[in-house]
Amino acid sequence: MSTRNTRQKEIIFETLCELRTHPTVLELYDLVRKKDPSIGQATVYRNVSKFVEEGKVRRVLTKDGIDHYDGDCSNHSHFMCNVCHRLYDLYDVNATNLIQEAKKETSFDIKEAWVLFDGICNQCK
Amino acid sequence: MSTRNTRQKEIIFETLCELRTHPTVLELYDLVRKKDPSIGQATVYRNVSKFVEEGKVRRVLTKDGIDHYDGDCSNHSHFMCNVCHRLYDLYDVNATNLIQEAKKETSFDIKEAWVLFDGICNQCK
DNA sequence: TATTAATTGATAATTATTATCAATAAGGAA
DNA sequence: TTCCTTATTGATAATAATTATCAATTAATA
Repeated sequence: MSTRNTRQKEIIFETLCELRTHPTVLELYDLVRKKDPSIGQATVYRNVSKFVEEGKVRRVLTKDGIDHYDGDCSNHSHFMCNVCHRLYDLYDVNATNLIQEAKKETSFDIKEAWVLFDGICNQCK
Repeated sequence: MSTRNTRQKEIIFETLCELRTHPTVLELYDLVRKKDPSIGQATVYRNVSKFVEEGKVRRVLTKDGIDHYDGDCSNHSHFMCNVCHRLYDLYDVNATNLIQEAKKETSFDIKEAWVLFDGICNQCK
């Protein structure tokens, strides 16, 4: 008996996957609370990290130093607007070629590439 | 009289530029102290951020959520080992092509691309 | 149904970073 | 050189994201 299914896990995962906004844990916590106010924020932190370990969820690195999460694990990149700080998906930009380049240059075991674009989005310019 | 040259700025910048290790602010602070124990850590934080704004220093995003800094602003990428957490330079991998791709896909004003590879380095495998 | 240990919720602890503010000192003017 | 203005500094408090702790709860199995 290594892992158990709980109501909390289900709600947290479902809530994240419904979104296209790549929330932080605290933003996700606010949404989760609306469905079930008894869920604590430590539980959201714990489970989101667990989902990332399990490969069910992607962690998105941003310049603001706060982790954001993406329920869509497909191979795509992200753009963060420097004005509104919204995160956008760039589905047709992936880092596969870049990883090949990096593997050519080093003999490290390269696992993955983290890519973030920044600038100004259409709504803000 | 907008900006002033201080002994502190000089020591902090010089110390960072001597390194190839991409330290965090606190790691840099430890080295700076050895040269001048009177320098406070808030001063290191302040100046390193100022250097980034001025384009004299690069901020390196990593998965550990702590900012690292690189005195070398040339167009290159970084690799972080998941075991020893050391950062390495990948001089021949740059994101110029990736930015072109991203510009083709969106009409955002894309300023730059942040790229980090991870995996296991030679010393750790 | 009883049992066991994974999970939870509340909260304290940790830690990177920023804000505050009085004291200091850079650098232009007299 | 000396004076003045104000950018900068050092010390410290405040902030905020994340992790650790621990007793209470509860999923899943026997």
